[in-house]
Amino acid sequence: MDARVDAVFGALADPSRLYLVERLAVLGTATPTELAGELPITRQAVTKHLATLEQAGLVSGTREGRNTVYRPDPRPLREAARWLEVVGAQWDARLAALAQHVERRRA
Amino acid sequence: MDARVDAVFGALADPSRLYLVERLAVLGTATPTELAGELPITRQAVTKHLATLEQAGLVSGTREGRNTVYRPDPRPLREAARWLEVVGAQWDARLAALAQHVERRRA
DNA sequence: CTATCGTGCAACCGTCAGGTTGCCCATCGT
DNA sequence: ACGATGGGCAACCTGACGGTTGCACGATAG
Repeated sequence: MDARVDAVFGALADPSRLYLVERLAVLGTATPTELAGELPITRQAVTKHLATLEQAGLVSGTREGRNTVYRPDPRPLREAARWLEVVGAQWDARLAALAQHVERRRA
Repeated sequence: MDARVDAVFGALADPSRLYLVERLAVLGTATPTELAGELPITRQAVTKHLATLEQAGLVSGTREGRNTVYRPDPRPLREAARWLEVVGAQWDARLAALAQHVERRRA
């Protein structure tokens, strides 16, 4: 699987970042100062979080005039979701196999 | 959304833990020392990681004789996957709406 | 032109998480 | 009964992370 997956999970591990992600899902587009206004933290902190999200490929920021506009990229999210599905399926299968094994030993 | 979702992401944020998760998908069941043998870290470190995973509900350990056997629980994984799908869909929709908006302004 | 607003950058601080070592307890094989 | 093996617990170290403050810079409004 892609090495980026754990980066995505890491990016999503922080509640502030999780909020930014959900907020961008609603706004579609936002600037650091905008987002900072909705959080109990500094604009700089928000900027750092956005940088982290950008490094994970979840978001991309472009300078427009004197603002920096951030917009989301859903693709890494999908990748991570698929990873989760795959591992979850493996777990299910493995547990089923174990149960059957126990059954066989009981017979 | 469940408050546990970010706990799951947090648990999955570490590469060692990610390895443990993938490994449990294959083995179905394992003990700390077994797993520690496959990683460049101490058994204690593995134990800590397993505790973290257990607290996130991803894994459950039970003492059997002098071993502690850990087995996976796929349910929180599924929850997290669903969260990702939902947010991803929101992002898609929002981006589409923005594109349409730009189109409308161009007309 | 100047004041202001939105950013970026760098230094700094406190805390927590990953990891180690050392010790002690319980269990199993012999 | 006894030694080896698997685990838990606690203390400790270190680095990274979330957050802040201060400053400097480009773009914009008046």
